Amino acid sequence: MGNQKVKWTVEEEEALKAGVVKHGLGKWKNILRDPQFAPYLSNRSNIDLKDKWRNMCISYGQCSRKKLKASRVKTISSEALSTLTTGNLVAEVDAIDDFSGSPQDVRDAPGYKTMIFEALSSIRDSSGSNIDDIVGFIEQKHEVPQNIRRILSTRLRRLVLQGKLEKVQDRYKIKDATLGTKTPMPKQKDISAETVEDAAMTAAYKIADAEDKSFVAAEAVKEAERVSTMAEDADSFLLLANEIFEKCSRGETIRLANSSYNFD
DNA sequence: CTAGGGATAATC
DNA sequence: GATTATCCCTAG
Repeated sequence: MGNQKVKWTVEEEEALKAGVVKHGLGKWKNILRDPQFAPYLSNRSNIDLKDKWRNMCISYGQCSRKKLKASRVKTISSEALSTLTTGNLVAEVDAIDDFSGSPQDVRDAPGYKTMIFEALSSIRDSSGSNIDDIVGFIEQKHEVPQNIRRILSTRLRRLVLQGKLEKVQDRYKIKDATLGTKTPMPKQKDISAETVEDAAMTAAYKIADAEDKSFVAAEAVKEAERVSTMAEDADSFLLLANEIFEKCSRGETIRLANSSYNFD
């Protein structure tokens, strides 16, 4: 009398994971409505998504459903985090600021971004400034960490991607307000690195906000930066989705808050 | 709409 | 027989 059980395909699973990354946990209907995922999930209901996510969390957590009842392994234990959420991570990830406004430009670290423009407009070299000039200038005016060069390198790359800076050879110039093309907002398989990073970060923040998991967001941001730096491949998006997914499902994020939290 | 428990087909 | 994956029902 019951219905046939139709197993989930990997495409469906990936779409679900990506959907959770983008829309956050528990936003099943949103995921389903998103034209980006809808084609893959046309045979599934929002309840199906929820059930499937539950199952995936259980299997990845190596814990059967009935044992789950006894041993309190929820998706994430909110106990462990209360000790970690506040301290070092928030300080470390300066990218966490206000993203309540437009989801477009908000997640750049205001500090470094400002410093970069300050440096560039002060140096005012018609051929642009290379990264050493910029680093030198900023080091003189601000207290900056050791790995400032690497941080700046990431920021510069991103600003170029956003069309706010122009890169000629090894030199960076401010690109004046001719920002004709904002985000191209590509279709399905053709995701630009910037969009990937953007979506991943926004999603990570939403998840963190919903579940009080700042450290997951911090980790995701780190991953997003790495992804955007090293590859402009849509596959990275799925990789990132998988990583976030696994971390969500087994609450295995504690270690990186303790000591092994490094940007380099 | 979502979370959670329960029922059932598929699998071990 | 037990466990797992999917589907279903209900409360909030």
